[in-house]
Amino acid sequence: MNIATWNVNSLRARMPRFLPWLQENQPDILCLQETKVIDDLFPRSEIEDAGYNIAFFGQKTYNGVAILARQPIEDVVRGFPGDDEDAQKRVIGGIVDDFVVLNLYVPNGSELGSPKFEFKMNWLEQLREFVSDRYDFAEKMVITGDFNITFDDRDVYDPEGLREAIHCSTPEREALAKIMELGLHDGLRKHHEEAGLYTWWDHRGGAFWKDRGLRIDHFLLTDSALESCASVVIDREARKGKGASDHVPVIATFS
DNA sequence: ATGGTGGGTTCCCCA
Repeated sequence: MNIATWNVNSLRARMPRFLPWLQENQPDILCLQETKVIDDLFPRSEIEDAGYNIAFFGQKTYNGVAILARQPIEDVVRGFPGDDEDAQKRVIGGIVDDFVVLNLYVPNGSELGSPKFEFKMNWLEQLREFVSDRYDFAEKMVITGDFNITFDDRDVYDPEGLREAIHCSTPEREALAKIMELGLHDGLRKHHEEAGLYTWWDHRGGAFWKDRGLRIDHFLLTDSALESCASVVIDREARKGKGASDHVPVIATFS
């Protein structure tokens, strides 16, 4: 049983690389972010033909999340309770087999002190309340996606240069830590302690080839999910060559 | 080296 997460930065633009990746890796569950497609235009037939059920929650131009699974996706939730229809589409959850899955695209936040940063911090507090109210941490649960936050300086290519910068700041890390305190663990750190394990490299400035990256795509696991987690692997190959997303897939395997 | 690239029913905004 494995679960993957991938910010594809437009699913339709990514299809020439996405479909071969899906065929080759065949994850049991795949959480996508930044699909950037309304539900009516979601490329469902190609994905269904590959053997997947789909739950999607998209909007025009920005954001958009989806869950793909080989087994049925039950009890699908979309957005936060109380969201109006204009709310940004950044949250989708469901139950697949005996796994509770929550797939997130956390706001980027732009820069500290900006209105977008304020939005990010408010969104993270909304997330904490939603997760705390709705979910049972005794369950086998995975909260995954693009968090747009590094846990610590090991996740940052230039910790001094990016001190208190967006994705690395103390308020962001504290907001994430507050969510972790509900009873979650950083899946990758069960298996790997080293620095320099990145999941995102800017498209600009040849960042990938300079390995100027960040680890911002995560698997947050409850105790029982952590216990059965056998590996967490970052697929760096997916960042190489033409037509890559700026994020790579991360794949967690469970016994 | 404060630049640059990539995506979107695009002519600016977002990352």
